Amino acid sequence: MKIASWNVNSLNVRLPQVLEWLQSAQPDLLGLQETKLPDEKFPRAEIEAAGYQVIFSGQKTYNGVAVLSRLQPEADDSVNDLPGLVDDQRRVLGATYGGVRFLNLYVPNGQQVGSDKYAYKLGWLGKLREYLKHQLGQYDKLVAVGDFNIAPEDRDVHDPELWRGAVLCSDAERSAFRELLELGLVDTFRLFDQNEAAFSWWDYRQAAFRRNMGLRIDHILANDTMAAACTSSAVDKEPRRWERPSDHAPAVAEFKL
DNA sequence: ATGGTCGTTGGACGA
Repeated sequence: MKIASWNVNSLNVRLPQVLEWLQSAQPDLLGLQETKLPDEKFPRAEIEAAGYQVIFSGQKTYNGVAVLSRLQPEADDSVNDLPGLVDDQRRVLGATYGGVRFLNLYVPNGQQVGSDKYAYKLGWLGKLREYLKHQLGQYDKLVAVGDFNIAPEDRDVHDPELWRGAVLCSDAERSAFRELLELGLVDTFRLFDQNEAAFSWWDYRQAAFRRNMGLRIDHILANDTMAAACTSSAVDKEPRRWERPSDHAPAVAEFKL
């Protein structure tokens, strides 16, 4: 089972790239973030024509998540909110595919340390932790993917001193991420040897991609059973080189079930 | 040099 996560920064703009990547990468499950589309404008027909099932939870202009899948989701256990968090922001989509619980997450960016949005991010991560704890008790096989908007360690940052303490890298955010792992999740990327300076997001400004000035903020987390079945985990930088790219590249992991 | 680019939107704001 090949599982991927990609922040597309507008599916309206990025649909051709997504369809191209589906054809070349052939994932079984793909979580998209920042679709930025209300549900009535979601390009369901185009995705189904490419051979994928799709579920989505969107809103106008901001946020929005979708899951593309080879398999039909199992009935009756899909979710599109964190329990205990009343929120119009569409950032969560969970469903079960072939016995694998799949959670697709768009963690708030946080904007700036100390801002209202930063407080919202930390609160959101607290609710996520509670929910993941519950879900890990409910499912034998669980994978949580998404744009976590957190670079977990200095080696996930092109210039750790420049980013020291800044949003995406602050101690509180990194602690919140570690607390997710301590529930019994593994950052699958770190199960394997990786090149140094391996990132998943590069700012559009300053020719950051060409200079590899990036962060690794998109993650594929797996519970023990799925981590034991994981045979690879990496970032596919290729779509970041294409015309009119997202600022994120897909994270991709394979599982031998 | 305290900006720089995108996307959405039709002036800023979010990332």
